Amino acid sequence: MNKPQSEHITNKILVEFTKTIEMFGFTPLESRLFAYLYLADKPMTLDDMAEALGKSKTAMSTSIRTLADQNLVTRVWKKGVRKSLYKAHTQLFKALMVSYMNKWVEAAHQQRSSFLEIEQQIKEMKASEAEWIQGRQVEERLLEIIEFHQEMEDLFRDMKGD
Amino acid sequence: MNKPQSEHITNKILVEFTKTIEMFGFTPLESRLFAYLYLADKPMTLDDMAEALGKSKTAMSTSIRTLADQNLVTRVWKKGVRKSLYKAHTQLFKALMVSYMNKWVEAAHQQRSSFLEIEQQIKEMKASEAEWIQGRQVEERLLEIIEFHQEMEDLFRDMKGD
DNA sequence: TTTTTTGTTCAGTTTTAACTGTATAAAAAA
DNA sequence: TTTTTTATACAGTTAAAACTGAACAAAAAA
Repeated sequence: MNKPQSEHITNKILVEFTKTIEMFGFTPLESRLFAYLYLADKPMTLDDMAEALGKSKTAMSTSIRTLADQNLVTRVWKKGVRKSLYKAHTQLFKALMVSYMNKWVEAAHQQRSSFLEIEQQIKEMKASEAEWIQGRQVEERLLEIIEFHQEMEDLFRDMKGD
Repeated sequence: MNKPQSEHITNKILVEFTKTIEMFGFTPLESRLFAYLYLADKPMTLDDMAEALGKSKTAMSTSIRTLADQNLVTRVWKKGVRKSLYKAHTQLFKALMVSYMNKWVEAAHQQRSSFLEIEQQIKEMKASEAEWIQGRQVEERLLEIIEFHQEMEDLFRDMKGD
């Protein structure tokens, strides 16, 4: 019970900052965990986190893995300490944007092949069936969707080039 | 049972495109609804949508409202038709980006005031309490978070200026 | 006006995602 | 090696959200 006031303030920041992280597509717990590590500003163990956030160690393990996969936190080694230590990346803007863009690019990549495959099927139909006329609108839409994906990719490429 | 093949293709596009929309923070149903309207390419009633997606009319009502609030669909008037008609906006890139940016800006705006308020509290503490030294790190972090918000806002402003 | 049709509200249900605790695996110390 | 400590997998549970249907409200037709 040494500094209730400053702890209160830290908690307030934690709550608000958590909302920010959630906007990048992370779950509430993942977001709170990252916010906690970011504010702590020093490597923490799973037990530290579990106690601080009042959640199970298992939840910490899975959440921290997600964050690590997205490169928002990194594991840290400290001599004499057996437990895994994790700390948050400090370059917020870069880390979060890259994480978000990677999610997009990965999803877009999978979808691109699906769309191209569908396009191919349409072409085959057009050759064989005469009554495709009504389906032209669908084809138009598909091409617009593909174009949209291209625009998104271009946008992200530009943003990366800082 | 006229064109099973082309319907199959339309459905495939629907499924894939739905995933795209989900990436912008919409629920599965909202996403599927928008994708459906987008591909249909003509105004549809709530009953049309409910039947096509196999969901309740209530679900359509709430979902379409969200989409309308985000300006992804608009209501359309047609003489002689009593039911409300809705159609999707066709400028995908613009519509989705604006929607996403607005969400961010709105959230950022609320958070900004929270953060500035917290900053004020810290300043007051610094004046009165001597043992704030340890809290400096937290203050540093807070300033970085505020800076991050600023960067995001700048980014979105730039993107809007096309 | 009354009757009919359409849209929305809300309580309750179903479905999905989040979370926990036990058991196991992996790794370090003894 | 065995013992101890830490991290993960997984089945089961709890919490959150998505969704439905009945009742109501709003609007148009009769």
